[in-house]
Amino acid sequence: MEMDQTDKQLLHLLQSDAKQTTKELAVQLGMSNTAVYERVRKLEREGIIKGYTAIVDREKVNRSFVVFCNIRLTQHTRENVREFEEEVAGLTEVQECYHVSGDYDYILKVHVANMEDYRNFMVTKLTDLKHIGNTHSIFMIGEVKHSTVIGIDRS
Amino acid sequence: MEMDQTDKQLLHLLQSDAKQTTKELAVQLGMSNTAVYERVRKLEREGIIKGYTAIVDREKVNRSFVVFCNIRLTQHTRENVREFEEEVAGLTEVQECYHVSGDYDYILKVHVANMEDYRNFMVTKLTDLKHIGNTHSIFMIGEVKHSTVIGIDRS
DNA sequence: GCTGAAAGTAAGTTTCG
DNA sequence: CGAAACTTACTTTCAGC
Repeated sequence: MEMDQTDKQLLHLLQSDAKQTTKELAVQLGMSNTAVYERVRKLEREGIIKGYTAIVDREKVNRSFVVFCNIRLTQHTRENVREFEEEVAGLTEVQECYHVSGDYDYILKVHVANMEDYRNFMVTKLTDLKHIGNTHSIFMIGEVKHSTVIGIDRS
Repeated sequence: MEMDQTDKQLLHLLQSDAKQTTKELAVQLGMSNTAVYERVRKLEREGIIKGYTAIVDREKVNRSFVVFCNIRLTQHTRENVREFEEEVAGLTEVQECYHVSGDYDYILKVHVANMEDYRNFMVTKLTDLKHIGNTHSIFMIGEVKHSTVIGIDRS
């Protein structure tokens, strides 16, 4: 799809605050209500906007203990990979999971309340997964930046 | 703040789809319109819900090349840390930045279009930052899970 | 693809049980 | 906490450019 500068601005605005009304967006973009409305619809229809979500304060819901858990599999057969990925996706503590290059195969971003819960997660859930070889945990000391906005200048 | 089971369910629903009407939420929770309305307001007022955002498809806006960039600082004086964190927060390619334990001081999650853009980012932006010692890039091969929902069972 | 106006619908407030 | 009536505001459609 062809996205012009207005679409990019619109995406930026909606990523910053999705609860803005069409009218508010229209003022900021210097267009009419309807024009903006149709552009938003198009972005949704084409799947460029995949959905809308509420941003929850991790501290306030007691999930501020964040760990990057690096995992190596024992063997990389197609079946092992499939099984591992399926199981890991089902764990609620695992916020994100990426297949990566380098020393380890996967990086998991795990959100729990505290070290005790992380220990429980490791002992009762992670080690239950099949095909797990080595793991290496990196603990988050502080969050410097976590943007909900993907920069979309130059296409 | 005291959050009961209903609040947690409500947060889950709003994280899954923030565009649901109060009425739709009320049906799913088995309560009245007003009750849900006031709970949402309370969650917003208390900052448990920090805001609402549109979820943009990275592939479709040409930002599917994701790299975890590990960074070590040369010296960890208070001033160096402050300067580094301030500068890195200003880079649009840096989606997330965490201060972490382990071999490296920081993990950056960088979103660009392709390897060429990543090279440009490294050469023209990252190495311009002060106090940077060593860096180590881990490339994302595949995204297994990226949840917008923080699991909030047991408080 | 844009504008402006009109019709339809939902949000938000208030009052009462 | 829930129901109903009410006010306001936004969404969605349409004719016309």
